[in-house]
Amino acid sequence: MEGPSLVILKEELKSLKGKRVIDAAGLAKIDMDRLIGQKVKSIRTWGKHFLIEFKGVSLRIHFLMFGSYRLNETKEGRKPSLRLKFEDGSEVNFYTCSVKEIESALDDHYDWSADVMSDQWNAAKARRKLKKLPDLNVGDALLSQEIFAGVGNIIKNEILFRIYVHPESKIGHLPPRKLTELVAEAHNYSFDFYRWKKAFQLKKHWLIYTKKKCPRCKVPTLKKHTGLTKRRTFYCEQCQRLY
DNA sequence: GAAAATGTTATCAT
DNA sequence: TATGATAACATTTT
Repeated sequence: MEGPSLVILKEELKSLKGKRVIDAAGLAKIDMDRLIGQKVKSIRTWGKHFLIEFKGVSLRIHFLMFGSYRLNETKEGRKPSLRLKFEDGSEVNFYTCSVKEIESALDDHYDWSADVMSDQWNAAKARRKLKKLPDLNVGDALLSQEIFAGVGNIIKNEILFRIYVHPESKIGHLPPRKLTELVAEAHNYSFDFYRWKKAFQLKKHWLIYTKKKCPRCKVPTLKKHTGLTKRRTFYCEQCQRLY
């Protein structure tokens, strides 16, 4: 699940704010007891981290590839990683998630300016971080959560097509204007993703991801597992220039 | 029904 | 010890 999907989730679960936990359970190896009696102070996100803030502790929920959740219902025959029940009778279940406790204040723990979906997103800062990593592939750079928190593999593919850059280009080889474009699109496309996903029209708007043909020049696309993490990358050799 | 995938972290090898 | 590669995890879609 990528950053924009987490923001949608945050909106869906914002009703939990202010509610008091009466039961906490699940497969996650965290101290459930300390949550009981606690009120939800806030529901936040940082990149792909879904955050439930309590007094003195916050829960960091990561959905990885297969995570899911249910509000006021359960998934038949499955044990949640985390289940929270509230005093008004509502409950939320998170499945196949990584759940961790964060002891420190969230504002100390997270740099919100690195989150592409945050209103504190700082493009200039991202650009400065990239400048220090000239040997990095652009694809790997986009997947770096320290620089572009929230960007995932789909977003990576779409951004690179939008700016016509080959996924294996080196950051240091990009002309300054392209680097600026890269940073700008990380933010812009993430918001397009958010709007389309909310309208259930996300796939319809994919230009290159999973596509057989380039929508621009009609040449067959290439599919290759690229970069440090060997994630699948669709691209057009004609339109996306290797720098 | 096998294979692959919107991802990260732990562990192993060098 | 530090770095890099590989495995582990687990569910839905193709």
